[in-house]
Amino acid sequence: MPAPGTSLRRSRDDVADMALRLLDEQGLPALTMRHLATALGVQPSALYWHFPNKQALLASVSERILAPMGEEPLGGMPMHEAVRTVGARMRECLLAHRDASELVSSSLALGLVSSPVRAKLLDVARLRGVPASLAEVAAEAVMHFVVGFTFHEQQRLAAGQLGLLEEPVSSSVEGARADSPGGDDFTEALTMIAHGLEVSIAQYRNHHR
Amino acid sequence: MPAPGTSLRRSRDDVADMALRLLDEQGLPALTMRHLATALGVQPSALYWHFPNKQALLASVSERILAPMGEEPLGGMPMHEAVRTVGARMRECLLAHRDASELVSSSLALGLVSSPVRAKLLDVARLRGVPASLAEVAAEAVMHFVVGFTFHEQQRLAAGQLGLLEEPVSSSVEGARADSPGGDDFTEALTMIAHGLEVSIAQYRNHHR
DNA sequence: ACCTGAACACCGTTCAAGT
DNA sequence: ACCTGAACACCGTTCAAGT
Repeated sequence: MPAPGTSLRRSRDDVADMALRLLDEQGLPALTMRHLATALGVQPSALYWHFPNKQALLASVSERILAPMGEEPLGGMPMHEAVRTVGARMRECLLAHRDASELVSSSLALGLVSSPVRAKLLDVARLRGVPASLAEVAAEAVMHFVVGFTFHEQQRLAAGQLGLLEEPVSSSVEGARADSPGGDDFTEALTMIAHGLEVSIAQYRNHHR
Repeated sequence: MPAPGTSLRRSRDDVADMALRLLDEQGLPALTMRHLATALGVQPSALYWHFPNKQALLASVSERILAPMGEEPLGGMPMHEAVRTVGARMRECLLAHRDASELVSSSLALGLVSSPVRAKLLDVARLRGVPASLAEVAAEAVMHFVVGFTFHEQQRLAAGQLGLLEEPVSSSVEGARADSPGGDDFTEALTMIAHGLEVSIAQYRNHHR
């Protein structure tokens, strides 16, 4: 349990930081306004000066979780490779924090956070002369697949941590590489979507030549 | 508001039926054990004789929502057509009930309900000599995409019903056909996944000839 | 077998009032 | 500008006891 906040007043960022810490240490069900207030050494009502409601707080935690997506250098990557890279990177972001995919899934559905996959794929598409509409469709397929798959995956992790399974649970991102169950399925599904995008691009070019 | 239950004792099915009705009429946030009990003319604690907890209740509602998937005749459909058909059908199931995708999304993630897409696609794959592993991967991509996309879509519907948008909101399944925003993106993304599956099948056959 | 009554241990949010 | 105190209107779940 985190120690109560040390000093007098805290910023919006302090609140979001502590929320992410609470998420990592105790999971989404424990991320309540009341627990968060206690962890900050403050009354629950104080949080409503910094955020209008809990969903807004959760959205700002979602943004922190997805922030590393912004640093990914996609350069002049071919489209199909960009699809796989950006999908894998998003999965890493989600697996890096407990219950992150459930949280991000709802922030995305509520439209309180914008898709980092979309921005990335649109960039690459522009550089390579691929129609934006195709990139948008691929981005939607990739994003929903990654979030849904990882949600399911993270749920299994949580069940394992509760002692229902005996496999060693690696909580770090390393688990996302090879040994995690379903890891291969994840990569293969992403490859499938990448293939599908290439076919759509080819069809588009044939039709507009 | 539904009238209190008429007679003496109710079955597990009665409870699930009323829960689905409550979901349709008032949405997921109003589907509480206490509201449900009131609608049935019963004390909240009575529900725990029929279901061990709320998640189990919600899982059984999810099964009802997905039940129409079982009736879809896929016959000797080619694989890529099966992907599109089963995806579109699942979306119809989800759009047929208020907040259904959010509910089903969590039941699926918790592993309390099995993917209807998986069973369907494995059937078709067997009939057409497509390796089951490829069908499984495609099923995962399709299912997560459909649930995620429809979740997002249904959230927009809910926002529209709350008066934030001015477009006419068709709550029936008709809206899923053509006029709903994003309907084209949905079909195109499914087509993309179908294409990708065909490429993977071709590669597999090349490699194993 | 099916349900009541009463309690336990919580939630998010609002708002006047303080400093 | 930032927070307290106190309240409002809720939750899911348990469990002895009733019929």
